[in-house]
Amino acid sequence: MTVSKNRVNPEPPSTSGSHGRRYGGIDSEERQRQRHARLIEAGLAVFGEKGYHQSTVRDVCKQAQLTSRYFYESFDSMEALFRAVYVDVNRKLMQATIMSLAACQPEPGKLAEAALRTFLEFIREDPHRARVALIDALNVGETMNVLADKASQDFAHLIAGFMQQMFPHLEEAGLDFHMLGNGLVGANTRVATQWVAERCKTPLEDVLRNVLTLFKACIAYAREEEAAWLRQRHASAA
Amino acid sequence: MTVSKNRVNPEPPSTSGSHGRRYGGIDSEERQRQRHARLIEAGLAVFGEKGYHQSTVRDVCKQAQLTSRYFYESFDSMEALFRAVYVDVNRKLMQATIMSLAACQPEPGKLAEAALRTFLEFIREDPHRARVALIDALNVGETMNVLADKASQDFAHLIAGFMQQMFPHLEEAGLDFHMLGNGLVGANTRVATQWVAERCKTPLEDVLRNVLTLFKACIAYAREEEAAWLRQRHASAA
DNA sequence: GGATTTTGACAACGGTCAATTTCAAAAATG
DNA sequence: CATTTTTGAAATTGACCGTTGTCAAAATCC
Repeated sequence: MTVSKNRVNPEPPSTSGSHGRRYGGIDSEERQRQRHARLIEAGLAVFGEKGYHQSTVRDVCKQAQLTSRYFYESFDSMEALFRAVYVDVNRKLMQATIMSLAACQPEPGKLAEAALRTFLEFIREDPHRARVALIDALNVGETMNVLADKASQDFAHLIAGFMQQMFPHLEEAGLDFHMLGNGLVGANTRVATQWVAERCKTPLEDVLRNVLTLFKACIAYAREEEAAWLRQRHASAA
Repeated sequence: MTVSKNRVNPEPPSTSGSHGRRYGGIDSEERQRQRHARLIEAGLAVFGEKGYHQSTVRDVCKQAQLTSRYFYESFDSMEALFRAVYVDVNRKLMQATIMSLAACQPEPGKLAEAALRTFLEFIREDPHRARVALIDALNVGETMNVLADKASQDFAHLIAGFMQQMFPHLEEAGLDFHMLGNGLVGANTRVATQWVAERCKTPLEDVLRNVLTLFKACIAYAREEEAAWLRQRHASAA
């Protein structure tokens, strides 16, 4: 367990340049990378279907059409594979989110809508992602837990930053934007989870309208409270 | 697996009346019930500490100071024990909630505050409850999943009912109160989970203020939208 | 006090799975 | 064609766990 095995071909004995022998017209390292990718893909499918704790190395290998040797060539353990699957899902979501935010008017409401729509489309495109990232990730292991925690905390922090900028005085009134952001993230993930559980039967736009309502409600409420705070300061200054 | 084993003493051979022999001044059935209760208590401790999938029958038995024989006397499997632990936690929360709601002014804001405070106190009293009911329960098995789903759906339904009564026209505007209720439940559970993860370091009243803010924001927003809907109907009628 | 039930500790069986190794066939190289 | 690398499949090893069974000691009953 102390030795990292995620490397193949300790060293080719003699031939300089490229390592390993070409096979099927494909370089050794490229084949290795393909196997790695296939295992991650298979992991998403298997974990997303049966759940992490019901999945075995054999299952993943069967799905990937590889033998266990190649599993351990790429991953130290099942948990390592799950982590890889998770960060892959997260990376893809991040990319899609950035793309959609970039092509969006820089207005808070529009940005939130774009991000949420991207998220919903992302999990509808492959509901396995939802199970992996929103359900199983919390129950795999300690190191995975801190990963997942950090990911959603980052999201909450993003929301908190926006609110802090919009309502700079509200935190003095006992509101914790980070906690509120966390709550919004939780609301969103739960609605999404339920949506997937119902196999995305209700139209995406309907789901979007409702989760967006929560965000808009928060912002409207915060705006009101901020105004009240300013009025009170004015009054006490007079 | 087809035979239910949750019964002891198939029949005492002869002695009429009470089954089994008294031991330590305690009736046989009473001893059985005590062991059952101790296993549930131990299950909460073990599951809450290591998580369901890291817990073994031996762990639970050690915690309960009982031997595996008595485990299978009361439960068919580990999953059965988990279910029992879960319903026990749920039952206690329900009782506490009802108690606090009964001793509360029947005003929506006050009721929500009372229920949420009870919930936070409940999990602070024993954070193991949070892990069991909010995290592990989703990842134990299919039958457990439907149980947990139903429990939180009931909560969402309760909230939805309140909103439906307060804003009877809003659902025609494309809002789904059940989905919104689900979102609020998700927000609450996430904040609570994070709170437990930080070992309940931030004061309960601070957490309560923030989760309550989400509820109040929703209500204020809904009130506003309902008013807008009524104005519009008035205008179109004129 | 003797018979009987209950209890606790632990051995044992069977099964599953992770992780490694072996072996032969297939494919490429020179 | 002979050699070497790569691959696929299966065998092996070792550990853990659920579950049942054994056995002796303790507690109770008559």
